[in-house]
Amino acid sequence: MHNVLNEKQREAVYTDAGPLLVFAGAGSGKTRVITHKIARMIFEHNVSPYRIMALTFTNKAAREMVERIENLVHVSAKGMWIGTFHSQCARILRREKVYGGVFTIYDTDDQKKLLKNILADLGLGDSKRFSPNDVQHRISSLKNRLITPVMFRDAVTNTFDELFVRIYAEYERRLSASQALDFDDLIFRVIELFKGNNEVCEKYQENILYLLVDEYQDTNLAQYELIKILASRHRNITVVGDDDQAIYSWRGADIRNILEFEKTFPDAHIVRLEQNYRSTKTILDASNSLIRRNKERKEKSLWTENEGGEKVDLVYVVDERDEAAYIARQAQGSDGPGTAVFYRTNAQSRSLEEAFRNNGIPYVIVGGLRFYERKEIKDVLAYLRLIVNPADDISLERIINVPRRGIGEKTMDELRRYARENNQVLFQAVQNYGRLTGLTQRERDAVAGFKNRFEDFQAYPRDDLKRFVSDIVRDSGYLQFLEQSSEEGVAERLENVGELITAVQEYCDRTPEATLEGFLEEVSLITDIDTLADNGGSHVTLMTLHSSKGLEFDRVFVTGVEEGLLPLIRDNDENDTEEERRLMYVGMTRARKKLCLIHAAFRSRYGSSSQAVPSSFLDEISSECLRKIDNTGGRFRELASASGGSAYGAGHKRHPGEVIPLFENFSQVESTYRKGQKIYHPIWGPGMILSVSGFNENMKAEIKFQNASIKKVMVKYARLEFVGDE
DNA sequence: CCCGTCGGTTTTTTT
DNA sequence: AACCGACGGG
Repeated sequence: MHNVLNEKQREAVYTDAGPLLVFAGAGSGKTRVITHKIARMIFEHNVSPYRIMALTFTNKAAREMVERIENLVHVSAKGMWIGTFHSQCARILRREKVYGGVFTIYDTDDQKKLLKNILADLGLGDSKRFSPNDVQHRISSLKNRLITPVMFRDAVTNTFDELFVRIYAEYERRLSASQALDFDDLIFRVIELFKGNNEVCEKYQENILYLLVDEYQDTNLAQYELIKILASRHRNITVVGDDDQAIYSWRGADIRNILEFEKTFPDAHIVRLEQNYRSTKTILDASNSLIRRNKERKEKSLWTENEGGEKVDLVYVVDERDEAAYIARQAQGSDGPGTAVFYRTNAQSRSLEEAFRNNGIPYVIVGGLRFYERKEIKDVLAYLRLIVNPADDISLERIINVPRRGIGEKTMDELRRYARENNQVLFQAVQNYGRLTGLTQRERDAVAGFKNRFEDFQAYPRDDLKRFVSDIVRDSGYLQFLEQSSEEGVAERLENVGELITAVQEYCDRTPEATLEGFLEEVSLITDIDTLADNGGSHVTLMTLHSSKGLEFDRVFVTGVEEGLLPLIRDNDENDTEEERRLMYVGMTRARKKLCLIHAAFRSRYGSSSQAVPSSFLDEISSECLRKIDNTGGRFRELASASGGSAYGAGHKRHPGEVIPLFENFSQVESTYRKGQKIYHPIWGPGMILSVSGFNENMKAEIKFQNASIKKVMVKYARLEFVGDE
């Protein structure tokens, strides 16, 4: 790493006043710019740390920023408003006593549970047209665009939307009855607060002398509005981002926020950081050649003074097992630290984990089932959440009968009925158990038992939080319930609960005024990537391409570089190839010294295997950067890639974007695939079709092979050969 | 009310 | 292949 700021970095750091947009290419030292800028404000301009706000997307990025600032100025960064959009907004809402300063933050899982209840109550429980998933997604994207149910109602044109708006409105009503906010609310509510209360709004506007925003390309409309409001008084706003690394449009991020920053702030100064300090010249050239294909981007090109380095390996493997074995072999040969493996979907991690475990290679996996989303953790947290906020119906429903207390669905229905009719929350209904007329004595006793037990919990002293939590885990019977569970993985679950209690202790140790509320808030806004140690340990790190943004490793493997997987193609909504290309670009530019791209001849998805086509992205990378390695032993002729010829030179030229029909005539195909047909599969050898399902390109065949294994394959990809009867 | 089994669905990405 | 919810017997 260089020790002095380069000319462009200086320009960004020394632009003291007014709006500033920094295009910061991958590895160009953007965190360096932000931290130096903040340090300079404090030192050169004597700005109080309290008047600086820096917003990030992950806690990890925020923490890194704090550490680096403290290293620069040797002054505690405490008191600075540095944190994620969500955590800073939660902080504002608590300060301003929204819901009296006591509210619960619902995660996606909680949202879906709530929506499921609502759908059931509206008689849409098993409607095909409304699934909790879809509805959650729609609501989230409306909130991202600051659209309330009332606003949306005006735009309704059909009965489907009419019904949807009823669900949305009811969702809002119940959230508020439970004193709960979802992730999107945290930002939305701050904006509402500011718009509805001039005094409060001006207080923050006046206070924030400098506003800095990291990863600006990932902001959505709500975040953009928030930034605009916060910066409007002093107009000292610095946004740092890279349109080439925008990979969250599906979550409402709007790339126009960065592309059109100059429209919002016409006097904006613009600085481009294009010198890359991270990667070898070869890796950078390869990445540049790929991203250049995108149309919707600001023209720029990264350069470096680093050495050329090794070529980028393009490895052809048989299938995911072979892929994992190849990586395991490579990882073994090197000295561990600084190796990462990326994949497009979490499901791909399974085969990798297996290979690493079998080869005794230590690995750390980021993402997937996150710690705080594990069932046992959510159960314990639900107890704590309900203690803090008894109005939290979702948490009550979660634990009232865990462990079993004889409170089943029938009893719950009665509780819900009573609560609804009396306009109360579920916990109040529990407290009024004597008036639950629809219950037997035995059922009423069960409810009373829970009430008494729980009211005890509420009265436990909270001066020692760790003690408090472990007492509740024990006295609720949850610990015993776990221990006696017949399910697999009991040990791991107990361990997780233990880890949670440790987390409470750690929270207390580093927080001056530790409260249960504070712990819960921190926990609900944390993600796995936040807890990732700075890849110092001698392990391989596994994660999705999305999670990799902002990180760097000496050696990077990008797996599954195949058409349909990267770029990922799903069958329903529109696919965004440019965003997929950016995702690939993000992955590639994480590598410092060595980059390895892998694609397989066969890939299983949803449990069945099919033939894979090399990603069209591979054709777009300058071939002089690549070294091709065939790890299949030449057993498989490679399929032509989707956009033009094979990466290995085989196959015929096709036009970009042209879809390759693997079979020109499907009706002919269908007629030949039938039960009893003997076939030959290039991998698994001879076999016989047991059954056929689906049509045309969706047709699947279940095949029994000679080695007695039964597999389901997509006919379109499987390249089966017919074996005639003798 | 509890527990086991079956069938359908799932996997894109996350604050 | 794995997870979830619906269903039915104990």
